[in-house]
Amino acid sequence: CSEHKDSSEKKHKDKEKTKHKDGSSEKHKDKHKDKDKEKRKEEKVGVSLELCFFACFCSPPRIKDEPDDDGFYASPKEDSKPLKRPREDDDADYKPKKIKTEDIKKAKKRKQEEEEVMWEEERYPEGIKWKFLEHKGPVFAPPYEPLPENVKFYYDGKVMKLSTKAEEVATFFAKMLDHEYTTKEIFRKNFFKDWRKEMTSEEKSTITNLSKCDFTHMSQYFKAQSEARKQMSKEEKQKIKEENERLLKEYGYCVMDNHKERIANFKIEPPGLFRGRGNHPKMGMLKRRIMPEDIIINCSKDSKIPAPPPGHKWKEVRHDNKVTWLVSWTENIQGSIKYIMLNPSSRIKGEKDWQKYETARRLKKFVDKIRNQYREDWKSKEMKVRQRAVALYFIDKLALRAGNEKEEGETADTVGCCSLRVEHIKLHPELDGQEYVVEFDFLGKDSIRYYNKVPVEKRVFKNLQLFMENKQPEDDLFDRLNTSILNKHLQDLMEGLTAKVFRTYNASITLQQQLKELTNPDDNIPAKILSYNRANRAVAILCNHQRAPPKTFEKSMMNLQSKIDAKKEQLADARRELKSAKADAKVRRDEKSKKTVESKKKAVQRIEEQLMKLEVQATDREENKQIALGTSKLNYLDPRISVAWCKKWGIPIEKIYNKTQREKFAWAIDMAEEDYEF
DNA sequence: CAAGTCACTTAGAAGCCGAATC
DNA sequence: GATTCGGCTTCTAAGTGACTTG
Repeated sequence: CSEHKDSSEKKHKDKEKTKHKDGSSEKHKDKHKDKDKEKRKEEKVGVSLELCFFACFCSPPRIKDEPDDDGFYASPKEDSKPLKRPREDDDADYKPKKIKTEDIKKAKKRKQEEEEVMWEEERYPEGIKWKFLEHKGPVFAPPYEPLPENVKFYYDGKVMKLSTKAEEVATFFAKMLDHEYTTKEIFRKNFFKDWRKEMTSEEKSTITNLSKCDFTHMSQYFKAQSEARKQMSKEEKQKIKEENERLLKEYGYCVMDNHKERIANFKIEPPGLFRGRGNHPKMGMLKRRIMPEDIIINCSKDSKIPAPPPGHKWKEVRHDNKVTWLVSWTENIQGSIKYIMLNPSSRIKGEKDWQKYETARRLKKFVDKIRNQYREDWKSKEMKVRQRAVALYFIDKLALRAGNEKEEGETADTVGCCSLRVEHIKLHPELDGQEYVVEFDFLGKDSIRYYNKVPVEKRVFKNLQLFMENKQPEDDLFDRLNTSILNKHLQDLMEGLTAKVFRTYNASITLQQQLKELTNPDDNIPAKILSYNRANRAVAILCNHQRAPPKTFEKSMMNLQSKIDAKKEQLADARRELKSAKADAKVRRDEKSKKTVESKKKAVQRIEEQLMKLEVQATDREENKQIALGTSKLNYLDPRISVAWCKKWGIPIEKIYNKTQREKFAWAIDMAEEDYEF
């Protein structure tokens, strides 16, 4: 543990160094040859300090000064105080003299710009993600428990006892019997093929037709089981809860450098049937059980290396501090690698998140130039350049995803911008009174449908016609383009720029602009929150974040409506009472009746407020029917915009972010002031 | 430069749980 | 006390994009 302390002291020395670097920035004055480079350097200096600031702020749960139960040591005292941010005058030397004449607004803006950062230089040298990493390894899925004797499986109407392996796979199917999946041809075919692989040779020769398999008894058994779980006594439930907490405490955390950090997914995915989204060619395939022998452990050389379960070995233990994962294994459906990584509240995720928004903010400065550029490129002599420019226009205007190529037959047929095919768009020279309308209809990520009719500029329209000439519906729309070409181009336009940055940028800028537009200073808090949700919704619509309308939607809407009706009646009653109290007071003219009037007045007001709140809620819910706000909130909206908005209007942050979200955005909550501008 | 590998972010659905309601 | 409902958490699939290899 003393080593932890050592390394953290080193860290502090590093911080000192950075400060010195900052102090020596006068040098820049003399070098005016390469302005861009110089500017980058300035920004780099800013980074390290900001990052330290960040690291100090954003890593709950913090380690206390005393070693805790787990023997984790705290970081030294100094670490627990945030480093001061660089003051403006620290680098005033190389600012042009003009600065004095600038008005305060400009100065403020400049200050914000200075806080922006270049990211190639991190707290650690080139690509190093941590210095110390210790964890307990993953938690494996519980072993299979064979069914009790009385739970039967029937084949062709006759009882059949399955071998344990075959039975396990059968239960996976039985558990999904109510799901639409099990009616799908591909699912059944894939399942049956993989199931047969697990059978003994006798089973294989008997069970030749899935339709003759009867899983209903098994299915009923599982339903009864889950029912029984619900009916458990408080004590039993408590016991399970405690066991889960123990597991979390033991395996749910790791130490990365000087912080104890929450792990996101410390449990290994249990075996089961693969559930792809949309029309997935591999749905129903058997996801095999992961064993310690499949597992690669990643941790520090000098940490306590997690022990594999008794009688087992890890596939490999490595010490790669250029990556952030703790555990990995290769999954058998797509052959891709799965990882165990840290929670979004961790330093390493938070920093990255912050970095993402800083890149998007940098795009703000370049975006006008880039837009002019692609407009020019629509006229280019080169087909490749035109396609690139039109694709970029879509990515920018419609917030489409980049659209990497995918291997045919391995995944559901979905596309993004660069992989759009001719069949995915229709061109309307005129539609509903608008000129040059492009009708998009395709399946995007997760097989979510993107449907949109967009009027575009004439040049774009003409280009699209050109791109579609002599092509079949299944041909690529942008046949000279892929994401790699596009991203290379973007990289030239701005360092760190890729297609996905446009989504982040447009989402965040839309939120900021919508908040400005929709917030009415005179509104009360619930109404302001409605405005926030509407701004959020505008972004979700832009990014096409949809959800299946909840099954209970209609019902819950009706419930809410009846609540509103009841409240309205209550209000009418209260108003009547107020009226009669007023009349009464007019006649009697005594103190007591005056007081009654006052209290009735208050009651009316209170009910009015409650009614309004309910009505707002109803509007909000109705508008949210098929739109999911969560994804944009979590992944696209610079949290500092929301924090600033809350501060500006005195809205408690809890109304916008729940506990988990506050943990994830701790850095932003600490950092952003009321006047933050994206 | 095409294909493959790897790391990491983004995504909606399912499951769970506690508060509200009957 | 039982049931319902909605929000939060968990789960893991499905993307992006950097990098490597042939």
